[in-house]
Order: sequence, then structure tokens, then C-alpha cells
Amino acid sequence: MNSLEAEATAQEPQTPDVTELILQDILAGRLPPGTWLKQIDLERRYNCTRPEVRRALDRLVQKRLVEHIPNRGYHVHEQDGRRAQEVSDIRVILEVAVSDRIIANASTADIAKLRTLALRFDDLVLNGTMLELYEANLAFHRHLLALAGNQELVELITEIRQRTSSAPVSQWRTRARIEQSGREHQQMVDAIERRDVSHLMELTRKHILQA
Amino acid sequence: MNSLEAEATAQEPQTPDVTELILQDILAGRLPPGTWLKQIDLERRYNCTRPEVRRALDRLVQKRLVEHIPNRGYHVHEQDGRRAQEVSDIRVILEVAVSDRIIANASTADIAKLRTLALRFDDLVLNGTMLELYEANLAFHRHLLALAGNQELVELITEIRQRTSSAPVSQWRTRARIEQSGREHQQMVDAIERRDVSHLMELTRKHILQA
DNA sequence: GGATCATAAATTGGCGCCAATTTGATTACC
DNA sequence: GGTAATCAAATTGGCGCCAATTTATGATCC
Repeated sequence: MNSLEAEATAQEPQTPDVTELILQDILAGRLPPGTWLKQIDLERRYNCTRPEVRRALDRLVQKRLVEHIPNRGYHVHEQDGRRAQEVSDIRVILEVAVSDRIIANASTADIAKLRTLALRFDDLVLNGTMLELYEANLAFHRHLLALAGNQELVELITEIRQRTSSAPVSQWRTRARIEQSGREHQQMVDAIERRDVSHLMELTRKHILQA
Repeated sequence: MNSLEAEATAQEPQTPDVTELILQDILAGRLPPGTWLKQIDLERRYNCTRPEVRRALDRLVQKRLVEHIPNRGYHVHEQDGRRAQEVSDIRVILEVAVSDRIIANASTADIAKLRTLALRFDDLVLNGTMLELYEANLAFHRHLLALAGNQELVELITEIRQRTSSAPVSQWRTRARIEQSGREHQQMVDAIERRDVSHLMELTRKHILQA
């Protein structure tokens, strides 16, 4: 939703939710998989108290993003190839299945909005951080899914996306792949505009599987 | 997984995860939607410390089972008809979509195991608590889904099931409906044994939607 | 010289206290 | 008699300390 307003690492004395800050650092690849998250380090890094760190770590464990070993500590969950594949499979099933609803509900305004978001993604390919790109991509997919008329579905897919793709860097290996993703976004909007359900389904399937 | 070994409310001095205890009480309907979860009450009810209560409450908020209002407190999330409908829709999409994989992977042993679980459900209809029935039902559906060969899918559906069906009582309103569910379980196993994909899909769809 | 044990440093994790906010009741006032 | 303001009780929530466990280091023994 809101892009990154916490660009300065730890400057402001206010408390903008430590969980979100750690999450973004993991997503941005600043805390790579396997990294041990020592409570004192986090306390200093985010300029917060011990209980806040603990609460954040516990939440991230619930989200399956970090692993907890009793009396040993917390570390960023290793990338699991099988799990990533399984999540992709789930996404394909769901997003392909609601393609018809998306097309049925998409108004002219919705399509315009999707184009804007797709363009923003393309723009950030050239000049933008990996995190910004990640969030722009997420925004596009969230608005797309929202058209299916099932709010829970939007939240659910947002959740399971985070669950595996620890570092977005590992998602899009090359710039060529990123640019390809951008083009696919455009094609998906085109398909929606033409009300071509089967084409949208095929585009969605490919887009997710090779992301 | 493990059935209820914490039958005695709060007797043993050990700490068998307070989160799970509160969760079960919500699921069993002992803590109806809307109930305010005062920290002192929980502290006494489950014979645990303040920080444990807080951690449990925070986790349940993450699971969307309780709602948190800052400086006001925590209360069991109200049953949301729309959300329940949306979760059912998601379940239908997913479980119908993997029907073919379930049938492709189901061995003779798997089918026998499913029959056992279905029978256990039927048995508990007569003599068993609501919670036991709920867990037997969950066990059947988990084993069924596991045959699709996607572990994440099993965990995901288990999660979203909990997310809405606050009180399992509200799921199966009448005993007639429960017995009908039991028969449908049997029919689903029959369909798997006959390798009748389309029939399993139709049974699954109806079973979920009118549960 | 290498391995093992003991000791010390560091880290995790449990626990209780106290301030801030809210709720309910009593009192004063219109 | 009803309403509004004030005060007290209760509840939430932040914070730091200390014990338990683990890890690293160094000394001793084989």
C-alpha cells in the first residue's frame, strides 16, 4: 500500500512497527537466508527495545519467514526450492481459476488503473531499488486479484507470496527476466480489455511459473 | 494431529502452549465470538504468566481469530458471513482443482486410511464432543489433501479453515447435517476408489459449500 | 601436538513492576 | 430529574532485570 517511508534506517525516534522493518530488510535481501538474528543486534539496528524485537521475531516465525531454535536463536529461513514450487502451484490454481471473474468485473476505470500500475513497474525497472520493484509488482497483482471480488483471496496470496520468496533478488535473476515480466503485465491487461478469458488464463499461468 | 490431551482445564504445572489452549476453547465454542479476552482472566484460566498470555493473544491476532483494539483489549473475532463465504470459495477452487492429483496418487493403503478416518468421524457423531468431531473432520480432510502431493496446500487450507470457522458449532447446525457430512466422506472415498475424477470434484464442491 | 574438560563470556528467555489510558461511578450542576 | 464533569478502579502495555542455557576460549592431560 504505502511505499517505503522508512528509507532512513533508524533515524526517527517514532516506532513504525519493527516487524515491518525487519520484513522489508529480509525481502530486500539485506538480511540473506541463514542470517542469525541476534536480539541485541536488532535492538540497536532498529533502535527499539528488547520486547519489541521479540514480538517481531515471533510474528516472523508465524509467517514462516524466520526459524526459531529454542535456546539457540532465530535465523532467516533458508530458501526451500520445493516449497517455492508448491506455492507457485497454488498461485497458478487460484489465479487462473478466477480469471473469468476478473474479466467479468473489470471496468474501464479498473483497466486504466492496472495500466498505471504496470507502467510504474516498467519505470522502476530502470531507476528503482529491488524493494520498490517488488512492491510495485505486488501492487499490480493485488489490484488485479481484487477484481475477482474476493478480499480474502487477495490477502491470502499476498501472505503466501511473502512466505517463500525470502529475497526478491532470487526471484528475478536477470534484468531481461524483469523486463519480460513487465511485458507480461501489459499483455495481461490487454487480454482483460479484449475480454479474452482463455488468453488471460494462459498468460497468468506462464507469468507465475517462470517468475 | 494429537487429539486433546489437555482435557483437564488447568491442572498440570507444565506449559503446553497457551496459544493452542485458547485456540481450542475458541474452536469449541467455549469462548464465543465477541468475548473480551481480559489478560488477568486468561492468566488465571490457563494458569500461566502475563507475557505468555500476551504472546498467545498476539499470535491469535496474526491468525485473524481475535481482534485487537489498542488500549481497549482483545476480543474473539465476530463471525463474518462474507469472509466465511469467501474462504469457502477459495477452498472449492483449490480442492476441486487437485481432485485429479488426489486420484492419481491414491494407493490402496491411502484409501484404507481414509476409510478409517471417515469411520472415526461417523463414530464420533454419536459419542464425542464437538471439538473431537471437528478434529476428526480436519484429520480426514488433511489426509485427503495430502494425497495431492503439495504439503503447503495442506497447511494453507488448515490455516484458512481456522481463520473463519470460529465456532465449529456454527458450521454444522443440525445433527442431520453432520450425518450427511459423514456420508459425503464415504462417497468421496468411493469416488477415489473408482477413480472417478469428475464425481469427486462435484462431491467436493457440494461438501464444502454446504458445510 | 591434539583432544578433552573446565571455565568465562554471551545470548536467550522468563518474569514482575510501574506508567498511561480507559471505564465506570459518584457528585455537582443545570 | 437528567446531564456533564471529576475522580477512582481496573486494565492494558512498555520496559528492564536476572536466571538458564549455550558457545567460545584457554588450560590441562594424554
